[in-house]
Amino acid sequence: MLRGGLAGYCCLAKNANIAKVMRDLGFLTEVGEDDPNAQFRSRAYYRAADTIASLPEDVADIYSKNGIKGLLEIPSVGKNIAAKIEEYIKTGKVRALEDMKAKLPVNIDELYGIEGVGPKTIKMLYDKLRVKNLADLERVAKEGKLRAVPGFTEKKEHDMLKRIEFFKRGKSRRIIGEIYPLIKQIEKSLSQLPGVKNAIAAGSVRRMKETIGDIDYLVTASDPEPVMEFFTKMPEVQEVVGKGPAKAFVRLASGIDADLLVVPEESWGSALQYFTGSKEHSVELRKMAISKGLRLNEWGVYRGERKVAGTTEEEVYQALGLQWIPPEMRENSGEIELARQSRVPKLVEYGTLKGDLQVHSENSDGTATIEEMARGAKAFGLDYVAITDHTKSLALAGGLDGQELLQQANKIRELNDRLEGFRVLASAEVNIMKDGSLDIADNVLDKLDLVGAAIHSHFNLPIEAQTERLVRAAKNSSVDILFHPTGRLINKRDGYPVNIERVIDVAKDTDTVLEIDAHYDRLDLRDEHVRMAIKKGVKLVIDSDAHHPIHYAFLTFGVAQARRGWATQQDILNTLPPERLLQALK
DNA sequence: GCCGTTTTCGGCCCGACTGTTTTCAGTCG
Ligand SMILES: Nc1nc2c(ncn2[C@H]2C[C@H](O)[C@@H](COP(=O)(O)OP(=O)(O)OP(=O)(O)O)O2)c(=O)[nH]1
Ligand SMILES: [Mg+2]
Ligand SMILES: [Mg+2]
Ligand SMILES: [Zn+2]
Repeated sequence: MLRGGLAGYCCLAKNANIAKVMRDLGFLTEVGEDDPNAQFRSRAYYRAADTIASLPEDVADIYSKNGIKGLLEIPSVGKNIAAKIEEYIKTGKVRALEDMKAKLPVNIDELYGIEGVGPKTIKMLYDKLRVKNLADLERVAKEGKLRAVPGFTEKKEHDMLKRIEFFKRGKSRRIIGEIYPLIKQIEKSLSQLPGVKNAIAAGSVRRMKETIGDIDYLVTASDPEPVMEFFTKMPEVQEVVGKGPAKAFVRLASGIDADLLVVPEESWGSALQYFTGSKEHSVELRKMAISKGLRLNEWGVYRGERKVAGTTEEEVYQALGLQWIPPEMRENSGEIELARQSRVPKLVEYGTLKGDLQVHSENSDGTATIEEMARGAKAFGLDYVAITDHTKSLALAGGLDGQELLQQANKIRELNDRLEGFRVLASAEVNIMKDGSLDIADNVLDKLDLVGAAIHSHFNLPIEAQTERLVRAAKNSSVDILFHPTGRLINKRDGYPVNIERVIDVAKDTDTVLEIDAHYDRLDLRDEHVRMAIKKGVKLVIDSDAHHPIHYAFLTFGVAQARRGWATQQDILNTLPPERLLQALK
């Protein structure tokens, strides 16, 4: 067997790279062939790409453990695709793809990234003008050569230049927390319009993804026209991209796109299902509908011409023989099968957290006193917080030494005497050193109510060393919780390399709790790690990482992340009252 | 190319918006 695993194989066979190969195959199959079946073969590659991109396990690992047979167990991967994956893992290339690329040598990501430019356009542009990339396209548009291409006009040529500019500004997906206030503000304006019954941000916002590509508003109203009027003329709108009787598309001044769908009340459920997605989840539902002799779209569930459901989402799912599924689970990653068996887990609810176990004060890098943080938490509806200031080796953050931590613990006890119906726990965010040891002595940590530990330095150790560093911290009997275990900052830096599966296993063996840091820049653990952890029976906590009382609002995003990882209330220890929480820790 | 509680062959989600389409193709949600 392939012991020694990947040693001899190409280092680039990461899931993301394999998915990219599949997408390129999908694109070139669609473009390059006249075969009427080409679009379906193309879609097969795209489906495989999506599956692989969101697979928690490494495809290269699967291959090294179980070979082709292992690959075939991946949904949407059959003999042909498995062989191509094998070839890519072994050689770093896929011959068939190289051949296709030679025939249409274009930068797919660049050209496809431009709105309104799809496969047909890219092929046409290459055939007529030898356009290979963005720079070529910009040049021919500026030179006025584009208008000569069939299907193009002077106006389209002009639009193209605008779209190229927009693409070049390169707006990545937005972090949900950063635009949440804007999302909610527009949602409220829409809901207050006369004649509007419901207004909600659907799409990836309703699924509470950590980043969102655009904002998708669904509104029910008997007369869509005034809603469309308002939406396209809001002060936030920079440009109207499209507008029809049911849908409108705008670009907001903040650089993000917003879509609007307006439907009558009797289509609320089906439209909400459609517009919440995910696409993959919806396609699966629509296939189920077909197999039951039904048709599902945003307007309802139909048997022939007759509408049989659509007023509520529950009704839509029921018509398909399914239990209702929480939006956060709708990613086509096993939730539909559970719903068919009426086994959808009861996810941890928003607003059920009783405490927050990562809270900073001005004594390290926070901006409020311990008492202000405590009163803020109480006002937010919490019953307890752990004050987790940084420790001495994190000098930049004003970390405390052992002596100072003990003094702080004493002050916290005095404060608790003054606080009614609220408890502050003495704790710390202890810095994990390069070798996995802690920068505070055990005899100090023993006097705290609980201890969190985290990595804040040496991010570029090799994966084995980084993993062992966290493992050593988890094995330390003083450490109750590992904070932000992967260290990632969304859209800023990847986490340090770490074998999260091993960390999860060790957490299980040592009764160490893992954190979901709810700060919207972190959301760490991320959704799929949450799912892995709870599957193994590891307990989690959801913390705000607050540095000011207003930051308790971040907890919502942490709960969302837990729900996206299918966590129930039993999995989340800070849904417990403080005494029971402390008993549950090691 | 993938896949099978009606199929190992014959299907593959389905509709809105744009443009110049005169009855639909391309792109996107
Ligand atoms: N049935 C069907 N629904 C789709 C398709 N594409 C998009 N949708 C639905 C599901 C999506 O969640 C919803 C909004 O589309 P978006 O492109 O905005 O995707 P979404 O919001 O999920 O992700 P995003 O963060 O915006 O990239 O529209 C499709 O091809 N078929
Ligand atoms: Mg969206
Ligand atoms: Mg959208
Ligand atoms: Zn930290």
